Amino acid sequence: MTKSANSSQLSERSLYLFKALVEHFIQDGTPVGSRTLSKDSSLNLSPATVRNVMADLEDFGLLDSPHTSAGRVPTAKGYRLFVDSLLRVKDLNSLEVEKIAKELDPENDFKSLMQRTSSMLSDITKLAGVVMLPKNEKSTLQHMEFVALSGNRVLVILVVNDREVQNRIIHTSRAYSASELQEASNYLNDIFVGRDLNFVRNNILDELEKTKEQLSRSMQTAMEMAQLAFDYEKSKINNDELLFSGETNLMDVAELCEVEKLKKLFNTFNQQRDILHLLEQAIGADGIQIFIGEESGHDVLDNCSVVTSPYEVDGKILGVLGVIGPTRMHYERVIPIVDVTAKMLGSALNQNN
Amino acid sequence: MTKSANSSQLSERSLYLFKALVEHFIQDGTPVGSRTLSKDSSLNLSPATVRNVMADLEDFGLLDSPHTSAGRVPTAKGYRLFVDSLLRVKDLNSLEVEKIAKELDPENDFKSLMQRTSSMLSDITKLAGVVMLPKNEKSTLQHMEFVALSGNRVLVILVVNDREVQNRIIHTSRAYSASELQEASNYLNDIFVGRDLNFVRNNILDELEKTKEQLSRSMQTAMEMAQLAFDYEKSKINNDELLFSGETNLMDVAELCEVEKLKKLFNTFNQQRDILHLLEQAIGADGIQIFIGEESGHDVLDNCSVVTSPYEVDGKILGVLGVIGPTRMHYERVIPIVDVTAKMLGSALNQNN
DNA sequence: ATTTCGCACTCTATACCAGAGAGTGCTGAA
DNA sequence: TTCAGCACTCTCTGGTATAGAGTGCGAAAT
Repeated sequence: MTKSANSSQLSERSLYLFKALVEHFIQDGTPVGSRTLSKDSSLNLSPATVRNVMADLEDFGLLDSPHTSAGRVPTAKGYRLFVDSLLRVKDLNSLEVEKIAKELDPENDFKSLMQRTSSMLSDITKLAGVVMLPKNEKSTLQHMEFVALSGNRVLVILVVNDREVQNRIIHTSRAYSASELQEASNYLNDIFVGRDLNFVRNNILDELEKTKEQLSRSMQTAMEMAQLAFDYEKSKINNDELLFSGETNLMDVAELCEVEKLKKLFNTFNQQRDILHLLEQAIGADGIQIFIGEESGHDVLDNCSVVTSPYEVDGKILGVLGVIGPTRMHYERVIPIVDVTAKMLGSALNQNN
Repeated sequence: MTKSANSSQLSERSLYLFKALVEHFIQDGTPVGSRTLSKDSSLNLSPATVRNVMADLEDFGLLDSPHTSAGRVPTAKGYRLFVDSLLRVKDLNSLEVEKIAKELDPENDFKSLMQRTSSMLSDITKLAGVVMLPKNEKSTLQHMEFVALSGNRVLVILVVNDREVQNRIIHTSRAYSASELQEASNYLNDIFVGRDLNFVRNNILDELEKTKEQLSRSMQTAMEMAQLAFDYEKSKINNDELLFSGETNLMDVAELCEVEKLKKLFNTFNQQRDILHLLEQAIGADGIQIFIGEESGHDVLDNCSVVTSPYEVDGKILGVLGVIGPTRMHYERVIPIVDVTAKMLGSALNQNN
């Protein structure tokens, strides 16, 4: 059907008109006709000529018309060409940069820093923001602490990766005193601090087994603690890897105004799985990556684009953040926002490192 | 306009018909006409007679008709009469009770127990669930711990109320060693464990001032720690007191199918303020409390009812949970679900106490 | 006195039609 | 190559007619 979309086969003028059309459509949301385009393209072409060009562009698969008398709209392929080759991103003005910087105050603890990043993204773009929390494959245990609670319960606190705190409650076979727990944690900290959490999980029993003969009371305690704590760890499902915000902003965009579509989209957000999958593809990308409409491979995102960027500390990519909105979004604004945010989040994380 | 709605002024028969109408409407969602009602009310009355009764009920302000030829629907006042006097709640079958019990596994840590409660409520009712986290006016400090991080940062961990863990990162003027921090926390724990968090906040400086003359090095450390930790505490805004879930379920209910309404509703959820205010009214209620439509005083909830119940441990009310749905909901099912959930959450919380 | 029947009336929802408007594709002339 | 002209297509809007549901009321029946 469509010819191979090598944009070099298109004349300068065609591309110029195409760009004007996309910009016009992004602004208005209504299909753009030849008449309109001929007027505001400053090329002084008659509508008829414009029509010829548009017909070509349609043949290339860059444009589509909803019906015979409705003007043209860009296809996903069209948007792709637009963002890849035609778009000039705007620099953010210093006011905006400052606003972003202010929100990403590194004083905040880790989780709320991430949460703020997400809501800042949605606030500033008026779209939905999303932040993927760092995958903690390489979680290094930094500190381990036990606190006795009432009943035979013990609170386990794990400090991981120099910033993250995990805590869980375990039920023990008997009550332990504070000093017993203190000893146990000292013992375990000595052995395991600085090790990977997976390593700890896998080796904790062996390690304790090895020293069995010389089992002091405190080591017995330590053994029970560790076992329970990491049993729990194993069973824990971390289904909270994405932080969304501003979902309701999407209710304003005309393309998604049907309740059914919105519902599917919101459910997709809640399940996290599909979006997570998408963002994982972006984790390897060098900087901004954009998924346009059907490209994402997820039906619910048919009229949506996802603009993402990985964020990193010390050159190491920790995760991905981005913005979800209609394909018809102001890329020239959204792209630098996502870009700057990712960089600033990285340095904010670096500051408390 | 409407006569004083003392239901005793209504005949047995009128009430019976009213009840039938409400039940029918809750089932179908379409205004109920005299013809329909005469057929399935088993009273063997002609439509004409039913019409007379309905006219009376409308005079009492219990019914309303969207327009002349559309049958009747219950008003908020009508629903109020219905739930207060006419409704027979169904007992939950043991399967459902079991399902609830299973979800409220006390093994979970506090936050995820609450989260699960909320999503269980929405799952089982197919409406939106909400759980108010306990107001921690009386937060008793149970344990305090400092962990040195890289940079001049210290992780402060507060265990509060025997179940809750708060943590924050503070920036100190110099790096502290683990043993210094250990000493500092020992010192502070000795003084403040078992005290109210507000008390700690207010007295920490005085307390340390008093012992100034005998300031050992560890106390100096303790002083800096405590000051920073509780400065932070003061500035912290806790805007995360409600846990919602299943909001998307509301997108199916016909009464709310307009995107504009949904958006307002969702935004209200996100802001938390209004809903929090509403639930706070329910905190004093003895068991189930229901807000019907306009009664809530919040426009966004015009077509919604909120069914709530406080949950308590040891006779002390900790918070409120509930369900938000259309006024046209299956109260006879939702009420016992909320009721049982509140009780079970209470006992789940009690178990790890 | 209550219930019911019959009937005129009201309001909504649906389908259908006509006309206006927007935009196209094509042809032939500049 | 560009463009004016023109017939054509499709949507959108407003108007009208009609069917259907349900009401209210007066008069008859119980």
